[in-house]
This record gives sequence, C-alpha cells and structure tokens, in this order.
Amino acid sequence: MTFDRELLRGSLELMVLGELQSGARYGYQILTSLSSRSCGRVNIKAGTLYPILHKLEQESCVRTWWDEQGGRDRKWYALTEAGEARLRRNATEWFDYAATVQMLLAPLLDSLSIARPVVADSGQPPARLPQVDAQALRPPNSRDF
Amino acid sequence: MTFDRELLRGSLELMVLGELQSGARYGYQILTSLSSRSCGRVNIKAGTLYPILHKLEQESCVRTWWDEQGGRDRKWYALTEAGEARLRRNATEWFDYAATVQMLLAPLLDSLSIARPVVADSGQPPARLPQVDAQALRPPNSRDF
DNA sequence: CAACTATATATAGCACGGCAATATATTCGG
DNA sequence: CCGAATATATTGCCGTGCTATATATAGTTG
Repeated sequence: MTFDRELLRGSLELMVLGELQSGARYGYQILTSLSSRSCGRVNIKAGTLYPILHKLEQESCVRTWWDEQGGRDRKWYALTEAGEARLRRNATEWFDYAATVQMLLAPLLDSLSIARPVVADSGQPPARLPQVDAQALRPPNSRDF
Repeated sequence: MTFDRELLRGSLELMVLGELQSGARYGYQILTSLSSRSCGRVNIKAGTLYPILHKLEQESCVRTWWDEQGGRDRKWYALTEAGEARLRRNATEWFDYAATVQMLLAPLLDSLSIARPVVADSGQPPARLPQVDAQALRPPNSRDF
C-alpha cells in the first residue's frame, strides 16, 4: 500500500493479460478480480481497462464474444496464442526490470532502514556486479530502458 | 534486458535518489554511475535526468553547489534530510509495488514457462491470499495505485 | 415506488513523465 | 584540427493512465 500510481505505468497490460491466463473473463470481472487478488491494492479504473482490452483485441492478443443475456450484456475476453506469447514476454521483461531495480537498491537496505523489503533476489543473474564498465560486458541483443 | 521503457516510469526519481545515497554526485556522474551499476541496463538520458534533479532541488530534497574549476563546471548534488526521507519512502513504495505485482504473477510461473524469474518472494507479507474480498480486510490508511 | 447503488461497457479530453532534439562550451585523443 | 566525450540546460513531442461523462439494467433501501 501507499505507493504512487506512476509505478504501475507500463505494467498494466501485463496485469490484464495475467488475469486472462487462468481463463476467459469479462471486462468488469477483470476489475474486481484484480482488486481482489491484489488485496485491494491494484484498482484499475474502467476508463483505463477498456482501452487496454480494445488495444489487445485489435492486436489479436485476445478473442472476444458477447454474452447477450438481455439487459446487462457482457463482453468476454480470452487469450489467443499471440496473447500468451505477449504475456510471457511481458512477464519476463518485468522480472528483468524488477531484478535490475532491486540490484540498484540493494545497498540501501543496509544503510537506510527500509520497512518491508519483501522482494528478495533469488541468487540468479543479473549478479550484483561491482562498478565495472558494464557497457562492454552486455550481450549484443539486449535492449535498454 | 529487453524491456519496455515505460516500466521505468515512476521509479526514475527513486533511481536518482538512490545514486546520491552513497555520497554527493554531479549530474553527468549520475548518468554514468547508473549505467555502470545497472550493467548498462538503465541508461537515463540527460534530457530526463536534469529536470528530475531540478525538481528535487526545488523541493529541497537535494542541496547543490557548483564546482567552478574553470571551463567544464560541475554542479554537485547531495541529499538533504528531506531527500533521505523521500528516498526511504520511495524505496518502501517500490518494494510494496514489486511484491504486489509479483504476487499477482506468481500463478504464471507454474503454468507458463517464464525464462528467468529472478525475483523471488521472501516469504514475508503480503501473503498469497485466496480470492477473498480484500477491500474490507485492508488497513484504513493504505493508499491505492 | 422512487432513489440510489452496483453492474456493465465505452469514449473524449486532460495531465504528467520521459525522451528526442537542440543549444552551448570545454577537454581530450587521434 | 577535428571529432568524440564531458558537462549542463531547455523546448516540444508522445504515450499512458485517469477524470469525466454517457448509456443502460439490476438490485436494494427508504
């Protein structure tokens, strides 16, 4: 709790794709499901969700259909294969990002008293390398921020 | 590597504050130091850094002075107490954010084969709660995304 | 039964953050 | 001597997420 909305920028599409991974959902259900599963921390607004879903649909990452039960119609969304690939890629990206930030913040955990360092490094690379010039050490295909 | 720039949004101020925690730095030094310490992954551009520094200065989170050695003058930045407090708060926020996202992504690690789940949960709360209505369970002072 | 809240989807416009581009000036290496 | 690296700064653009608004139905409460 108590964190800036700006942090979530760039990971919202990943959150939405993640909700769909366990099966088809309709829009409003994604809102409540995300809020519930995050213990009320991630409360995406409708005006944020629907544009994301429409973009995913346009890019064929989800297939959709209407459940017209008379009255409050629901639009259902399910991952396509392209959507699953996108989810995998986005998730991998996020873990790379989180590991990098965590590595940079690691020295702080000792000197400052951070209340809840709930995320810990698993011991895998990227390793906590010293101040070497890393530009030259990087694999050629890696993309920057 | 290979991750979207949008992910870094909202955590850049934290990165900059983090660089200053180990001592005073001048602007250009922050660029190279961040790039180096992140193994070339976080390459903030000058057009991004200086506005952040100016904002921090304006908010009295850093104190500054010029090193006028004739010619290429350097502007040095050092954390104030307010800056340290800001750093602590931002870092705590980030760990909350990362723990939350990680909790939401946890089911994926089993079903999809994510290449490098380098960030692992430390076992601390927030716990992997089931689909309860969490809205009611939250402490009153917590802020949402 | 009326009013309000929750369910359900959609879109236009705004705010803000980070980047590209540009400007200026000095120092170092080839 | 000229280009690259060092060093700081600003303007304008673009993408993302939110606010506000619109529409419609179902349930709940006074």
